[in-house]
Amino acid sequence: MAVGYACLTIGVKDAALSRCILKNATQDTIIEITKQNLDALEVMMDYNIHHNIQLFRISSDIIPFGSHPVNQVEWWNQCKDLFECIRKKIIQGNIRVSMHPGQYTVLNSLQQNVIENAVRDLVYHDKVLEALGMDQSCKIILHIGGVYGDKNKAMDTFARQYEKLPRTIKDRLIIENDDKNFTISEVLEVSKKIGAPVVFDNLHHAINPPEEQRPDCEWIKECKKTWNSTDGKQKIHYSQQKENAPAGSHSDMIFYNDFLSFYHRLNEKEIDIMLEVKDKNLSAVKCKNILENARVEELKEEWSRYKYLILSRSPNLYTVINEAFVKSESREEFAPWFYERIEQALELPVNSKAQVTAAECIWDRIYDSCTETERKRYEKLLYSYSKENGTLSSLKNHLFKCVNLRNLQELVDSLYFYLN
DNA sequence: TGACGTCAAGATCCG
DNA sequence: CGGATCTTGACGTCA
Repeated sequence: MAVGYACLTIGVKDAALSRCILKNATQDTIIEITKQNLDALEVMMDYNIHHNIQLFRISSDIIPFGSHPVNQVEWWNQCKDLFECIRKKIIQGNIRVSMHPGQYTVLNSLQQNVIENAVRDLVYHDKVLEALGMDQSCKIILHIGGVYGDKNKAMDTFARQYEKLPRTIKDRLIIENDDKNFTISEVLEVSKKIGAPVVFDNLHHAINPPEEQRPDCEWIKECKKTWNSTDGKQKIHYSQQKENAPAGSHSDMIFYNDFLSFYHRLNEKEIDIMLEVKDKNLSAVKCKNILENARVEELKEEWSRYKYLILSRSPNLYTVINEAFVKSESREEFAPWFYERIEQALELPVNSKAQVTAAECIWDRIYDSCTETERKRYEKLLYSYSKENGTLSSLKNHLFKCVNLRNLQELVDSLYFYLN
């Protein structure tokens, strides 16, 4: 079983993706951004290796305008070495990668040019996985598409278009239930026709359930039948509804309790779970640490990333957690205890007093070596934030700049600077 | 015609 | 002028 995350790695230096708009998409710009993004992907893989994350979705934005005619770059040739380097890391970390064209890639469209674009997009996604030397178990996930007033006809159209695809793409393509149109039961029906494996998405399913009511784990069992040995382990998507947001909005973080009960209800543990969540890698590492019952020692690094963020939310919880690490507490179930408190702190409303405490604490680390200008700016920003006419982000930005100039490693990597 | 989703780039504003 | 904040882009469907 692997838990994974999609596209972006939060809180890691040099892991950000770049892009450009169509107007600026010259061949030179495209190749430059491509190289930058492959470098970033390599950094993400380093992170995945280090945290033992074995499931990862590569962003469709990895190649700018990857399936657009404006991109005439033979990136798979020009960046061979970079791809090879990333491939080695994927192998080293035993990572299963995938890709997922978005809601705008519609294979069953009524418009021929939309279909052509969709096919081009699938070719592009396959080409990325091909350039990385990945086998058939590294999948491309697609939704069925539009309904156009007649669901059965739309499903047939999808099947017909699927059949026309090149073999290599068919071997990678898997299909997923969506939140508006095609329920899990309908996607299974399509799968019967075309033979593509089915991905169960729990949140889409909750919003857009089929008439036949069965527990999630039974639908998952049903989906498993669509996976054969060359497809690799069955994959599912897991996400949680964000409170007080439109149906289908992904939560800021995965609350581990609900995740655990979902996990324990699964009949089949030989399964890969892709989390879809705002905080990406952070929730993936959390769920993994909890499933593996990580001990105090193993969570020290996690704590050093979270500590200033938690301090900025709740000095109380900060102290409670910090004590446990100082004393190297060997309590049973340490990981759930730890993350429960992290979740609690992150759920609290913004507390400007705590924010000031954390800022002062970070400034203490800079103070000895600060310039006059840095100090004045810090004092001004802190003062105006505490007087409610300055923003927290400008204060944090200034601190982040100071911290980076000095290469204060623990602070450079602190989630304090990456989450609000 | 605009909402949907994504998130960095681009544009504009501010001191 | 640098930095902060708001808006745009690129895709297709559907109300």
